[in-house]
Amino acid sequence: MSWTDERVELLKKMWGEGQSASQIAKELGGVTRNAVIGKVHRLGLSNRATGASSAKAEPKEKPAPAPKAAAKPKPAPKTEPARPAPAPAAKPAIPARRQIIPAGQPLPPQPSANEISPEALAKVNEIEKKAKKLTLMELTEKTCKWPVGDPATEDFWFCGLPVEAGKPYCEAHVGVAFQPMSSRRDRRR
DNA sequence: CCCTGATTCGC
DNA sequence: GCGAATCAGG
Repeated sequence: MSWTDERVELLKKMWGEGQSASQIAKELGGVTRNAVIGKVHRLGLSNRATGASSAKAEPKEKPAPAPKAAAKPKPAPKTEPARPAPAPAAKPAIPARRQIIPAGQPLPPQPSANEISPEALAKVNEIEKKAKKLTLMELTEKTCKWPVGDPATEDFWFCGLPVEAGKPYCEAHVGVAFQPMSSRRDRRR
């Protein structure tokens, strides 16, 4: 496998989306995460997009406007047919299954966003925007199983972000899920 | 042990 | 340029 234009493009896209190297490698196929990381470095896009927080005091400022006006229709015949079967992602094509969730099902954890670290909450709200919004069937041992929304509505999904090694939730949700049992000190009768 | 990215270095 | 091996974490 060589780094064709398309593959590099996908690499950039996914890396930009915050996908992990292994995920990207898996998606691309034919490469290992090491290859992906190596390529990422060679492409010079090692650091990820830091939208809000984490303002690193970088001594080196890279304004690099990169006035790339190079549009490439690229009719160029590839030296290699690349892959005859693109099939970027074989999605399970879920049959339009209707909401079967009646209602009023016990909403999991969903701690009464109340006594939780304001920071943790803010963080959750942050990452929930980036959530994969997975359905129940799409959850794996590696996806955050934090439920969002009302199960009785279409607005229900699971976080789906990469879990914190070993735990059922992503880092942010672990933060609100596993409170150091306190806040509600048992009232000393 | 699972995972992550970073770096090195022979190819 | 490439990526396996290795390193350094979480």
